Amino acid sequence: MEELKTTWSDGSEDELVRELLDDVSPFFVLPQETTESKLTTANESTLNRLLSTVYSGPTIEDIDSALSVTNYKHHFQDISETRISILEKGLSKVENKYTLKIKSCGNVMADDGYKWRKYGQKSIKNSPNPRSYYRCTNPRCGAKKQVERSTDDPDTFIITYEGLHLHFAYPYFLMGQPQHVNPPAKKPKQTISEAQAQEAQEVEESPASFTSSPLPDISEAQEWMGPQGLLEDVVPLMIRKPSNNQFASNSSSCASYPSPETSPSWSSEYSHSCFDIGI
DNA sequence: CGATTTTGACCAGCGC
DNA sequence: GCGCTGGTCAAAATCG
Repeated sequence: MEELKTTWSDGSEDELVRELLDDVSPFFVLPQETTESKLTTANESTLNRLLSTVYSGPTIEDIDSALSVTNYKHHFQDISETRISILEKGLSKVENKYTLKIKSCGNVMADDGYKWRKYGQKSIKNSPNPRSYYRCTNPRCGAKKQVERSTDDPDTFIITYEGLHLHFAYPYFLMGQPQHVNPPAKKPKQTISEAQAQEAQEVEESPASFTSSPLPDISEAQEWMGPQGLLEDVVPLMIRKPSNNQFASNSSSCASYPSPETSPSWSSEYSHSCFDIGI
């Protein structure tokens, strides 16, 4: 009876494709016209390519190569590179699960534009770090993910995506085509090219762009997601300590948190984040 | 007051 | 058959 919950493959693909075609999604916006224009030839080819990828199921190579793409040029390029640079290519696939290892300065947060609801947490044997279980709140998406911190390297997070929605990765499939070089119609709000002394920190400052970077019209995505939900999603990785010490400022490594007053227990207040470690 | 997290219990699969 | 482990559920707690 409960099995229908875990059947990603049956009708989910249709749903996914539908979502891919739905420019309402912050994540599956077509690379070019997101407002008035229809599909251009370029877009069609992109779409077809994407659809075929979806239907056939992305392979490790697809994702890996997608994550490696750096020729996508627009004002968010630097961010894309930043993002890519922090991916340590620890990508692996087991059945329908994709495990990604991400290295950060100990404080990685990224918003993939979707909301994740935490539904469980378990302590892992031989590991001081618990594992958090999240489920996509999008009713059209049965994706799940697990987030845990590497035992060896506390700065490395292991995120396991399950289900068809590799939220963070799909947009990169669109990057394969360097033709989508939309001139920045909007002023690049993030011209932090060299200021990124610390990549990871860069990421945490722009969690959403982390994933939406490949999207030309980020403002639209933001609009969809809400004005500032992005920064707010930058939930610092810290040990959840009740009132006592609201911010584990001890996590010195990266200390550029948005609003200290947000809440003493924000680490898991919202599951918006893509890489929030529920501890 | 509604939404979301927390957290222990429960269940199923697996190895011994 | 038993115990262990991972995954999920659901009631209670918490926050905005």
